[in-house]
Amino acid sequence: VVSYNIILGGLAKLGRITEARKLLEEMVEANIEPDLVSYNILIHGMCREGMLSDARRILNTMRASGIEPDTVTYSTILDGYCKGGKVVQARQLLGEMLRRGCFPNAVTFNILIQSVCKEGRISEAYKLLQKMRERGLCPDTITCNIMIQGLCKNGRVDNAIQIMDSMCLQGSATIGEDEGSMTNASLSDRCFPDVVTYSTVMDGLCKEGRLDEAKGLFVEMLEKGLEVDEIAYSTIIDGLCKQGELNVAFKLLNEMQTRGCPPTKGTYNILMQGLCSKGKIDRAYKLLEYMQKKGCAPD
RNA sequence: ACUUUUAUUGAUA
Repeated sequence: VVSYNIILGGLAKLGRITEARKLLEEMVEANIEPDLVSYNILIHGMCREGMLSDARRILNTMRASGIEPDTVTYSTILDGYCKGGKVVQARQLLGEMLRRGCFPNAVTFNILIQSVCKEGRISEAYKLLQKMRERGLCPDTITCNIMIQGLCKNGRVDNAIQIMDSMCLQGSATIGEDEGSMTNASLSDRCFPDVVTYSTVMDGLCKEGRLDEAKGLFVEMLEKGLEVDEIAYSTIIDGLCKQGELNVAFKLLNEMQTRGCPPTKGTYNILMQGLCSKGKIDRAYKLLEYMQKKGCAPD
């Protein structure tokens, strides 16, 4: 099964769902019964392709073959519904999950929290956090990152920074409503800021025109020895471009190359956008040629 | 005991 699952995963990742379905049938014929993981892979692939109702139908297929969907299965479809804005269906599925005695875990909650954050319902997100704790689940770094992004996108960058600071200090998420309720800060959640945390907050700061603070965080991240990736670089580069600090932005581009963090086409797009918005079309052209020379295909 | 396959977070548009 594992061998087949690996291939299934490969197909699913490429969005080749029809082939994945066929492979599943072949497995049955070859007397290798698809297992829980096989179905989860297929469902995930379908969700990524927006085939939500197909994914949903697989649930029944699974049950018919005597395989009970697990938390991963439900979370996968839930995420698909949430990302697709199908709130009603998401609620239904959550109910079904609970009715069947399948417990949500931290990932499930993270999906739900992200969903309400994207709708701008921050207080709802805090309520979910509360529920999460009541169920004995610890918010993890991803939970914090989701909250941080939600706060940033809703004009509450300073609250986001508070969360990040408390992550730094205690290595745990002290996330309760701002009115300092000292929730479970003692628990051994390993919940330190990572590159995503920093990138998210830097982006929030840049979008508010607080470039200097973002720069400060960037330096802090380097000092901490975190592995700065191309998105972190791109984030600050975008901030620099938008504030007209193109030369600094290009300095960072070079730094990326020397640090073994190769710029992607996204990075180049940001810089070309920056050049174009300043009317420097010639330099933008040059950069277009340059990225190709570096083996980066423009889109 | 350990080990292979599945779900959630960040940039440009």
